[in-house]
Amino acid sequence: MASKKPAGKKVPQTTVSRMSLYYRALKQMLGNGITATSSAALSKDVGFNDAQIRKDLAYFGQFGVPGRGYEVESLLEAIAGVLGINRRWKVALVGVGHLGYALLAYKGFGDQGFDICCAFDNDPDKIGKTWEGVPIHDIAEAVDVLREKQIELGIIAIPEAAAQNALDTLVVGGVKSVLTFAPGRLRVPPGVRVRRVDLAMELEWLSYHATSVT
Amino acid sequence: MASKKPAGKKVPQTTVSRMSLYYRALKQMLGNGITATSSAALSKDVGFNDAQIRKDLAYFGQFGVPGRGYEVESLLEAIAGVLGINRRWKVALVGVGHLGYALLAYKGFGDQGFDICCAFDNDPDKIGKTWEGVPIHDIAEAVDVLREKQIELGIIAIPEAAAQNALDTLVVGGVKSVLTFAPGRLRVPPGVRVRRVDLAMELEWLSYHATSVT
DNA sequence: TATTGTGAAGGAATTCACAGCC
DNA sequence: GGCTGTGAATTCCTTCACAATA
Repeated sequence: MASKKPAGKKVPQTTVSRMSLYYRALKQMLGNGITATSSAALSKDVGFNDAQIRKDLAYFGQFGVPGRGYEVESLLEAIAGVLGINRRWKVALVGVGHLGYALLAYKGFGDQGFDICCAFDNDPDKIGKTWEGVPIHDIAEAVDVLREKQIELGIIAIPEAAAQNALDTLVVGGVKSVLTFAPGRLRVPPGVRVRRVDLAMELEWLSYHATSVT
Repeated sequence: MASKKPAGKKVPQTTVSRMSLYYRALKQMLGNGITATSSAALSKDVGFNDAQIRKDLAYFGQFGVPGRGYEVESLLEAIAGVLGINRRWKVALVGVGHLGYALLAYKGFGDQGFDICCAFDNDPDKIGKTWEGVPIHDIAEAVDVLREKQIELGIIAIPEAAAQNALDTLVVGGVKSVLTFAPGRLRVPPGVRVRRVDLAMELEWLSYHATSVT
């Protein structure tokens, strides 16, 4: 449960995302029967500088052997421990519109240890139903359900106007980490972490680069 | 069509995403009848340092008046020009699974000037149908359709295994900017830009932070 | 020989601070 | 007085380069 940081330096924002990529690359190696690797080999797979990879890993411990490299399986476990995916997480979904339903139906989350175990909506036609094995509750009952089921992570997939309410509800229910797809800024209480995915922004990034033909 | 860069310095990676946020904040101001603003006021809305905002804008021109600030409407237009959203873009969607359907159904894209005007899949049950007003073609015919309709942007919403093929097909069809939801690394031809959104990675970011209780 | 872990160097992005303009 | 635009200072991140280790 405890993280493996040896009281080291501050971990850069960017390092965590790269750790996810190392994890994938290593898992694929393991699937291919490769048992040993090196920062140079990983570098080829993920596209970052090899020193970058060594430095990222070093924030969390010493996992390699000088002259030999890394043992794939043990490094995988180490990274899983760092990312907190060597366990299962209970996730609540707020909003079962098209996007919410896509998230419900996406099997990949379960494979990674994320169990969407309840959903909330305000549409009477959906409340009480069970979709993809997940019960849909009235958003008005969310706090009780969240507390009872001890939900730890939340996903917000509703329009911007209702997103702040959804976040506040999740927080009251004990959720401290939230992924949101709603655009717009949220007031985030202290101790709570919100990660935003903004699809329109990503498209705008594309149109910017397509416009200024570099 | 031409971008408004006055042959200035290199634009930081991060600036473009922030421009999208400025755009939203300004649009909201305009909706509220606010006609003038300042970097300090914008700073309150978007949460970045005011100097940051001025510097971001300065990469693309001089839009403000010292002592007075910015005129909301003209700044909006300027940013729209920079981002390339003062026009409409034709977008192709590859993969009409749950996520693809959610993207088809999302009205927000149209509002921002992005028209998903064709979709591709390999499921015979879907090919030939029209969903949300968008015709679904056989992925095998994609190159012809892309060229004929002069599609400029692509969205990939299919599993990892088929993503590379999808990208290659889009590129042959003339698409140079692609947003992908498939995890895993893609071989990207020169001159093509790929932006990746990785939902599992975002959840892992949450679990990391929920684990190492800062 | 091969490779890690890391201090030092280099580069990129952010913030400071202020001259100049309204 | 208020605010922009921008050089300078600072902070943050990446890459280099090498001593240490197997």
